[in-house]
Amino acid sequence: MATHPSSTVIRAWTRLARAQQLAQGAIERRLKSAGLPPLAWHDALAELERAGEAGLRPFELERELLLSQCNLSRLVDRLESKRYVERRGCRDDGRGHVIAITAAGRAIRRRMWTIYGGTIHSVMGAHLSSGQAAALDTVLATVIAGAQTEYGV
Amino acid sequence: MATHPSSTVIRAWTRLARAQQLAQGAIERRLKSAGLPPLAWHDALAELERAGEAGLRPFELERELLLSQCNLSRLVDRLESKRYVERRGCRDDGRGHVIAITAAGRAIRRRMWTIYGGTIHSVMGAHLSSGQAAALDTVLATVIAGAQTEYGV
DNA sequence: TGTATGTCCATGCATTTGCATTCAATGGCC
DNA sequence: GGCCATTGAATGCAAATGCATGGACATACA
Repeated sequence: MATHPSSTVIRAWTRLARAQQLAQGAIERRLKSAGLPPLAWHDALAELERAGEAGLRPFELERELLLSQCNLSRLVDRLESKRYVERRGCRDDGRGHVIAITAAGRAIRRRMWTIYGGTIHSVMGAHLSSGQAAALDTVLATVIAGAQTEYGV
Repeated sequence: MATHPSSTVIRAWTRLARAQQLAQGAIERRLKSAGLPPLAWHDALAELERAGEAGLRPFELERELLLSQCNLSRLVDRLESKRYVERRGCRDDGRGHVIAITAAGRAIRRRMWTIYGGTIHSVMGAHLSSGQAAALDTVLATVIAGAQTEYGV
C-alpha cells in the first residue's frame, strides 16, 4: 500500500484522467451548444429510468452516481424544478423520499442521449477497433473493482 | 460522426468515467486528510517544475492542464498567494506573464507526490499486471489521440 | 502614422460544489 | 414507554467553476 507505482502505471493513470477529461469536455460542450442540460442530469435520469415506477431513494442514487449527499440533494432540486423528476414521500421510512422520473424526464433524457451517444462514438468508438474497446472495457473493470475496495477503506 | 456507439464502447466509456472518478476521489480525499492542497495544484506545479527556470506562460499551462482560461488564472492566484509560484513580467510580450515555480512549490509538490503516487498505486497499480497496465496505457493513448482531433473541431 | 482586429490575461457575477450543521425519523436497549 | 446513538435528507455558508466582459498590448493593413 505504501509502495510506489511503476512508470507505466503512472502514464496509464495520467492518460486515464486526460481521456476522461477530453471526452467529458466534448460531451458537455455539445450538450450545451444543443441547449440541453449537463451530463450529470442524463446520468441521474438514466438511473431513475432504469429503476422504473418504483423510483429510487436519494441515498441509492447517491451511490450509483458517486455524488456527495448534499450535491445529490441539490441536483434533485434542479431536476424537480424542471419537472423531470418528482419526490414522493416514502411509506417504509418516514425520513426518506422516493425519487421517480416523469414523462418529461424520459423525453429529455432521450434527447440528451442522441447528443451524448453520438459524442461517445465520435470521441472513442470511431477510433477503436472492437477488440480494443473490449480490452479497454475489461481492464477498466479490473481497475474499478480494485478502486472500489479502496473506496470502502 | 452521427452514428451511434456499440454497447461495448458505451460500457467502456461508462467504466472510463467511473474509474477516473473513483481514483481521483481517492486521491483528493487522501491529500485532504494529509492536510495537503488539491490534486490540481500538483499537476500545475509538476508542469512548472518540468519547465524549469524558464517557467511557462499562462496560456501554455492552460493547454497542458485542459483548464479554462479564467480558472487557470485563479488557480495561479492561489498558488501565488501561497508563494508556490511567482508571476514575472514577460520581456517578449508586454501583455503576458511568465509563471515559475519556487523552492517552496517544489517542496510541496514532492510532499504531495508521496500521497498521490501511493494512491495511484493502491487504486490502480496494485490490481493490474504490468501487461494489463501497458495495454491500458496503449489503448488510452489511442483514445486521447482521437479525442484531441475532436477537441479542435 | 493611425485604425482595426486579434491575443493575453484578469475580474465581476451567477451557478455549482464542498463542508459542517441541523432536523426529523428510526431502531436498539433499558 | 423513555432514552440515545444512528441514519436520511436538507440547508447556510465558504470556496471553486463557468461565462461574459474589459483592459492592455500586438499585429496587420490602409
